[in-house]
Amino acid sequence: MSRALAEITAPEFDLALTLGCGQVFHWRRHGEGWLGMIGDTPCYAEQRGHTLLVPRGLESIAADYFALDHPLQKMRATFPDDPAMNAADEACRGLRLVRQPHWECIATFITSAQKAVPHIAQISHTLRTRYGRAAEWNGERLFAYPTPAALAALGEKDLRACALGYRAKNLLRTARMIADGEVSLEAVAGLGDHEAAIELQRLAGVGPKVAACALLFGFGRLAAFPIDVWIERILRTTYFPKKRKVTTKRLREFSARYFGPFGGYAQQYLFHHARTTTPRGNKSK
DNA sequence: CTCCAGGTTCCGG
DNA sequence: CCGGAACATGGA
Repeated sequence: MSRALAEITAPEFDLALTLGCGQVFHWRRHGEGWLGMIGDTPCYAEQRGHTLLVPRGLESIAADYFALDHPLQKMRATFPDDPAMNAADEACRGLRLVRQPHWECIATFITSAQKAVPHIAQISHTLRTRYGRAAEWNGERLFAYPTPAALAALGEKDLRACALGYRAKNLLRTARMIADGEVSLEAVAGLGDHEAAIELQRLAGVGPKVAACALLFGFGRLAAFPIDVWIERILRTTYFPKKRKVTTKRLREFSARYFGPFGGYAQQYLFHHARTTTPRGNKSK
C-alpha cells in the first residue's frame, strides 16, 4: 500500500489542465494522478472532485505550489469582456498558474525557444535524469532540476547531447552567471516588475518573452504577459484585424493595458485555448 | 522535402 | 526603433 495521502480542499481547480497547459513540463501521469517534483520534494497529486490528494506532510507545500490561494473568481472578473477572451476563459476553468522555483523556471524557458511543448518536456526530462538529484516516491524514481552549479560544471557538448541545439550555450552561460553570483534570482524577486524583467534579460538566452514567462510562472508576477508565436497570432488576428504593420512594441503596450492586472492568467488561457483548438498553427486569416 | 515550434542576438537601414 | 538572418532539432 502506498504512503498515506492527505486531502486538501481545492475548489475552482483542474489539476490535469493546470499540469498539461504548457506552463510546467516535468509532471507525468501516474495511476489515477500525477507524479512530479516541487523543487527537491517528490510529490504525487490526485484530484477527486473539489479535493486534492497529496502525500501527508506536503499539504501546505502543495497548496502553495498549485496556487490554491489565487482568488480565481475575482481574477477572472478583471479579464476584458470580448468574444476571444470569454471563449478562452470558458475553456480554462480551474487552470491555475503554479508557483515554480525561480531557477528551474527560467532555465526551462531558456530551453523552450523555438521548441514545441513536447520537445521542451523531453529536454527537461533528459537534463533532470542526467544531471539532477535523484529522489524517490513509493519506489518511483524522480529527479530534481539540475542546480546552476551542476550545469555550470558541464561543457557545451554535454548539453548539446541533451538535444538543446543552439540553446546549449545560453543555458550554460546562464547557469554560470547564476552560480557565480553575477545575477541573483533572489535579488530579482525583490525588484519591481519592470526592473526584474530588465535584470533577467542580462542572462544569456533571456529576452522579453522568456523573462515574462519567468516572471509569470516563477516570480508570481501575474501581470506579466509573454508574447510567443501563438499569442502574437491571436493578438494580430483578433485585436488588430486586417491592419498592416503592427509592431511588436505596439503589441506589448496594448497587451499590458488591455488585459489588466492579471494579464498573465488571461495570456495563459488564450494560449492554451488556441493551442487546443487549432491543432497545427493555421493562420486563420 | 518543407514548414514550424512558448525566441534571442546581431547587424544594417 | 524596425526588419532579416542565423541558430539546432524533431515531428507533422
